[in-house]
Amino acid sequence: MSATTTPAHERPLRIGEVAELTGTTPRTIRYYEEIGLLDPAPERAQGKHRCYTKADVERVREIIRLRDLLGLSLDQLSQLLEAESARAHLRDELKQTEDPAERKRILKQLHEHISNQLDLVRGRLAELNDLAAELEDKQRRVTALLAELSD
Amino acid sequence: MSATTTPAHERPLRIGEVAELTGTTPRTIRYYEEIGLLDPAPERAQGKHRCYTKADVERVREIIRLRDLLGLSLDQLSQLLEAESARAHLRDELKQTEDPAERKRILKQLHEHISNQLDLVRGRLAELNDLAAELEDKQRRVTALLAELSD
DNA sequence: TGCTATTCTGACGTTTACGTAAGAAAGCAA
DNA sequence: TTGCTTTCTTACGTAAACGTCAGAATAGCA
Repeated sequence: MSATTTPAHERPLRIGEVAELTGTTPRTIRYYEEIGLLDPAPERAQGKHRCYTKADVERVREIIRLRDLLGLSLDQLSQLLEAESARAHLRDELKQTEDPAERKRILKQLHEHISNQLDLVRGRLAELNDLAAELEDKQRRVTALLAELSD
Repeated sequence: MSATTTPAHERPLRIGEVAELTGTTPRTIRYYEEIGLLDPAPERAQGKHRCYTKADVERVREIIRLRDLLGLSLDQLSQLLEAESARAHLRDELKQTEDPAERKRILKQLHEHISNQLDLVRGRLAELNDLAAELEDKQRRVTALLAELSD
């Protein structure tokens, strides 16, 4: 977990705290690590407790958000977030280089990753909009009938 | 199934056809009937083949649509569609009565059922919109950085 | 009426996404 | 160091949503 470096100043969080902060359970977090949705917590020997940063909490929150909002399996979500992980990596890379050509290449990749997510979200959004429109239509018809009766 | 009366002129569909038309499988359709998501096909003796109408196909389509779009369990979906079923019933009732008071009562119930569904859909829509907005924001930032480099 | 394709009803199998329990180990506090 | 809480790993359990298979029955057709 935490592909980015852990800030030394913030107290490391334990799995129970992360679970509470994100409204899940330790089991779920371990499970997500198990299936590769979360990177294994770094610098941690076998049997030692996992420790997390606030950034990790955000990461978990985003996973849960996407899980609940898009109708994807955790497997599909993995693929989407692989891109996410790559994105974080790219951001790091971006900070390290001054070479314009490099920066340009990295930015373009970032752009594409985000585009992919946007496509997915917009697709869902469109479908939901259609549904809402149909319901509103029905609603209007009923309202019209009611109005007639109230004359 | 088919709470409304089956039009005599249309050839009854068999479960395999319905499955194909809706992009599912016979098993799924039987399962939905089993858990009460679909009303048991009417006028059908034990062991006889189920037969469906085009209206039933639409019903199945809507179930699948809601299943895929909203993140509900089939159980929750049942409850939502129970209202749906009631709505169909109300529509039938509506056609049968001329009494304005009765019609008004029925219309108000219809209105409420639709409102409930709309609330649900709009909730999802809002969340998805937030997500899309955030992604677009990131996208803009990346684009801005890219523009800087192209000077 | 016979043939063949579907469908029927169980019943058991499977995958996903965790829950739960057990025994050992780690972390912290006094 | 002792004691208590939390976490660790391993492993089995479970609910939802179907898949799959078996053997019998049905529906449409020649």
